Amino acid sequence: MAAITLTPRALYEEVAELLRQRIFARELEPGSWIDEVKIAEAYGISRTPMREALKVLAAEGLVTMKVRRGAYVTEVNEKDLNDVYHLLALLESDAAGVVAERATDADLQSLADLHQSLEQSQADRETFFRINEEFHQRLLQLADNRWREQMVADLRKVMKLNRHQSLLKSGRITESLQEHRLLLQALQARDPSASAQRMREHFQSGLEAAN
Amino acid sequence: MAAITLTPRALYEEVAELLRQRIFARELEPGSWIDEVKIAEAYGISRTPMREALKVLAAEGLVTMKVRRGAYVTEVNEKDLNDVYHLLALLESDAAGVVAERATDADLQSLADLHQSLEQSQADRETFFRINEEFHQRLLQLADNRWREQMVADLRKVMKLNRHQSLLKSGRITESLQEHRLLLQALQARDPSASAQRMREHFQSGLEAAN
DNA sequence: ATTCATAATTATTGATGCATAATATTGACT
DNA sequence: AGTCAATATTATGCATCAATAATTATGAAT
Repeated sequence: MAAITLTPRALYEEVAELLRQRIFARELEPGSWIDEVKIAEAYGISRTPMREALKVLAAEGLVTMKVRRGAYVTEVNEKDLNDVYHLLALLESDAAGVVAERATDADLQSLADLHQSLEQSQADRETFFRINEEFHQRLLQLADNRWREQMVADLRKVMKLNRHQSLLKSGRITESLQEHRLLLQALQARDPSASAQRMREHFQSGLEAAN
Repeated sequence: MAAITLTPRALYEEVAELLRQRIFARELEPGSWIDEVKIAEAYGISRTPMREALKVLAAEGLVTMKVRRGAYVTEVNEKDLNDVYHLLALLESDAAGVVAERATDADLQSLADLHQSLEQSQADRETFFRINEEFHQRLLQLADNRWREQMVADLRKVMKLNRHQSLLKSGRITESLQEHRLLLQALQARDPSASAQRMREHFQSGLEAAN
């Protein structure tokens, strides 16, 4: 019985996702040109969905398109990373403030639950990273602004272009947990400006740890 | 002698811009499906650049793509507009703070010059709107964060999807000028938090005027 | 020998054709 | 008469083909 290949996403979306993975894995390096024909052939597809995928990635900022030259993986320098990080801090801090204002008790509880999982996952770095992402993601969802969610998602992708993008260095797990605890307290106290401030501090220490 | 049609932008970029104009002019109404073939034929082009243009607009949030159904002009409800406006206020306020910190005297002077033009253009609403846009644009440029500039540009496009998007209602010109004056003073005083605060207030009164 | 110009090659951009999925229409059955 | 099913139509998505621009290589002239 053959597996039915239902088409949840269009092919160009699939290709875009594959390319994203390869870019994040540094298989396609920043600055290197993307050979439409070569990759399309490798995937066994035509160049049309390939080109449409590149347009999508260009919109996300992962690749840059030059007229009559094609697409290359976007190069981000130190300043770009700082700029992007600055915006992430700004957007997520504001999100924290909004959540402190508007979240229901159940919403805050779901964040507390995620934090609890985080506390218990210290041993396994991989798990820690994953749940940490989930925590931030959940907070954004609670802030309930789809445009912000989209922007943060795009900015995070750009951050991943860099080799040293780990928002959390190995030794930072303990401090990070403490910062999350403080943030959670501020949220539960329904203190918007304190919540935003805690999130700003969280990002600030993340930046310092990266240097 | 025939005019040389040099190709500064690719065709799909041209088409994207044309579609943008038609969307902003409400010639293509929110919620209405975009007929690839019809529009491509009307422009005398093939469907390929048309489809690529739609991908670009989708990334900007102007159109929404449904698999196997095509693209329709994004519908923005009241909440969407509030959400987008909130983010614009956040990003531009932060930009004002950054400018207060880092701009050179010459930079601030260029803003002051623009403000001066603004003061003198009260009579002509069209001119006022244009220079006002320029002022905000200039401030963003001075904040020197290309990712923010991109995001603000996209958000502004979404705002333009709505009929009542005028950030400045007719009667608001006087108040708006006063708010700009206060902002400029805070910038010249090199006071980041005050500058950000003035910009927040500027957006806040813009929102109130819209209701 | 070096530089400029011309030609050839290569890759992107745009057009067209085909397959498929979704919707609409028509007909039959309850 | 209304509802459901089957068929036809239409539009999207993908593949292939042609044209064009840019780059590189080769050759000639200074």
